Amino acid sequence: MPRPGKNSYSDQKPPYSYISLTAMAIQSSAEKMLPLSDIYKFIMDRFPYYRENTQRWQNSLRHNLSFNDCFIKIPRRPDQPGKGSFWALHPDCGDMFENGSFLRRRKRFKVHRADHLASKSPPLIHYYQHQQAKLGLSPPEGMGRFQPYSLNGSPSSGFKHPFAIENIIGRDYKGVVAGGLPLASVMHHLGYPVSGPLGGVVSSVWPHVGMVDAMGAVPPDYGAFGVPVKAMCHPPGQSMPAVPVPIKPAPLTLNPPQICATVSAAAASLLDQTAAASSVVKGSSLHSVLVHS
DNA sequence: TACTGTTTATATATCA
DNA sequence: TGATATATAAACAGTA
Repeated sequence: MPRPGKNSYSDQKPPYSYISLTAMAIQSSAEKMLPLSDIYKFIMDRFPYYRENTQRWQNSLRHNLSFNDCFIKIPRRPDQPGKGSFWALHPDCGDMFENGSFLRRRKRFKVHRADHLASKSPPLIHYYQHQQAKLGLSPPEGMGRFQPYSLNGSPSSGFKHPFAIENIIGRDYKGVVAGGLPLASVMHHLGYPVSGPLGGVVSSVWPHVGMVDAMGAVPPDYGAFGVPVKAMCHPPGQSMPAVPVPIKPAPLTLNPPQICATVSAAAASLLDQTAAASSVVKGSSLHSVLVHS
């Protein structure tokens, strides 16, 4: 793990794996899926390091998309012009980074062989269907055939994306991080300014996201991170290195059958909520809906 | 033709 | 120390 220093990672390699970066990009989108080109764009917008040697890292990123089961490919419909498919996060990949490292996962997410086909048609299907319906689009070709996500093997925990900002800061916001140490003491130990407001914590944890403002670019909607854009941005000129924070989604209170029964309705409910919430789409809202429904 | 997606291979780092 | 995760390169096929 890179040591925090005075300089940002603006010209250094961010302490995130391609998997992390890709997942961040996907999670940042309102639809929770992005075409490859937009994933590139997200990464380059936020991490200046990746504005160079594009051929190299983009090849690596494509490799990761294909190689890792945690990414699922959502085909375009014929009336959705554009190259390539959309990429989304597999709903079961939420605890990949439970050890808190964005450079190396605890274990590689692997879809059970028997569930492989089903995994390519996850409960996200309902989510995407609703999203596309909201966007005035009908489901992509073939999606209509998909069955509700199979819960065989490992119980699906629904949408528990680790890259939602509230997942990243959630435990810390409550004053707890892995190892039982308060976030403040950990960050202080690492040389970070420890401020009380949530925004300060967020901006310290996600400095790269804030670079956009500092660089004068217009950031897109980061609502999916669960916090207003402004709260995620450093003041111009201020930059801090990232501190990968342990991620562990809150345990679900539903058992798999319950999840299966409610995921579709929950997705629809979430979408209504997100529409009402306009720009702020909480990354784990669906999870919350699942827990509370 | 450039982009997208898949696959294979190799090297390195990290974990158990 | 072996297993595993990640990074990188490269070849190749399909497609807009």
